[in-house]
Parts: sequence; structure tokens; C-alpha cells
Amino acid sequence: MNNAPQSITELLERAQAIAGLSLQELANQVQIELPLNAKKEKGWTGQLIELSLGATAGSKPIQDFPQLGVELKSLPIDRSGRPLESTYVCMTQLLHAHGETWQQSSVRNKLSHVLWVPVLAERSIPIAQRIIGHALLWSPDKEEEATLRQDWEELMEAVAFGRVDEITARHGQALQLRPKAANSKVRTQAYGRDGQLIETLPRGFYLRRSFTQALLEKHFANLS
DNA sequence: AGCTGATCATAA
DNA sequence: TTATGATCAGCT
Repeated sequence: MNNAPQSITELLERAQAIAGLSLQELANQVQIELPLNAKKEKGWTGQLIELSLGATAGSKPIQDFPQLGVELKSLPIDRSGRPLESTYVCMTQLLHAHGETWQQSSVRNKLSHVLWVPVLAERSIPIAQRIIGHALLWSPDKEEEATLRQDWEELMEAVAFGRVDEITARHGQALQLRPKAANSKVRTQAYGRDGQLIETLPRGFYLRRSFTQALLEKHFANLS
């Protein structure tokens, strides 16, 4: 099961096969240990699912299934099927904001085809007992794409004009720019108001919970 | 309760 | 250092 899926169909079959399993059962299947301190190994569930489905990209800034053009995202949900958290998309290129277009952006690249794997993951449920849900292969519809593009363009324009330090998580309808670092002391370079280099916190793009929630609701509406 | 800013582990 | 996988936890 650790080889990369050769087709979308094969990927979907693998995703279907793990639906309903607990993380304990899935970990047994791929022979990895559950984390001793799940609070600290925040990415463990996502990596377990990557391993189970045969994702290969590692920590490279590309899609999880480059051959298929598909990005994999685990999505923690509550028992009502509502997302519990925002979704990390990718790092923000603070020095190359000028001239980059939405079409060539890594946000669009990552989000053009996403295999969402919901996981029932309320904090009260021990990690071993959390349950894999039914995966959903999604592409943004016209409206979603327009919203994402508008957010991205506004945020990247601010970055390009040296205003990254003025951006907060309150900006963006669907897409947010938020800190993405080991801690708040980490610094990377960006441009300041006068075009000079400044040191600032690394940022990443995130999807708001409301956006992923709406996307799931649309999917379920289409099923009925 | 939900959201924003902060944080944790790991690989190359 | 920068990227991946994300969730934590305090504040409003």
C-alpha cells in the first residue's frame, strides 16, 4: 500500500478502503506507532493518511500526488461533520510577490484538486479512537475560485507593497495569511514600506473553517 | 464558542 | 532555513 497510486480511480479506491477505520486500526495496517504525546505531534494524522494512500511528496512544496495533480488534506471534523480547524495550504513567498499571478501561484496549484479526508477528531476523543471518514475529491467551483483569487490578490498585493506586517488573520474571506513558524521569534525576509528588506515572521496561507465547511455542505447537498 | 496568533515535530 | 504535516491555547 505504500506505492503511489497510478490513477485517480486507484487513489479513490484506497481512500474508500480506509473510511470507517480508527486511527489505531490504520496505524496497525501500515505498522506505525501511535504518538505518545498527540498534542505535540500535530501532523501525525495527516502523515498517517499520506502513508496509507501512498503519497510521496514528503516536505517538498508540491502536490502530494504530483503525477495525478492531487493534493491530500486531512480535515478534522466534529460529529456533525463540521470542520474543527482552519486548513494550512502553503507558505507565502514574501520576496516574490511582485509579478506572480494567481494562475501560477502555489495556492492555486495546491487547491486545484484536493482529496479531503475528514477525520472525526474532537479533542475529547483519544487519537487512537478517531475515525477516518469518506474522502471527497474536490475542485473549486467558479465562485469558490473567484473568492480565493480575490483574497490571494489582495493579500499578495499588500505583501508586494511592503505591508506584510499590517496583514492580520482578519483579512480575507476564504483565505487567510497567518504566522507559520516554530514560534513567534522566527524571522525571515520581506519588503518594508520603502522597499527596504525587513525581518518578519514567516507566513502561510490558510483556508478559513467557514470555507471548508461550505465546501463539505455543497458536497453532501449534491449527494442527496 | 470561535477566531487569531503561537506553537510542535520532522525532513531535506 | 524553509518546507511539510497541522493543532494548540488564550483572548474576545
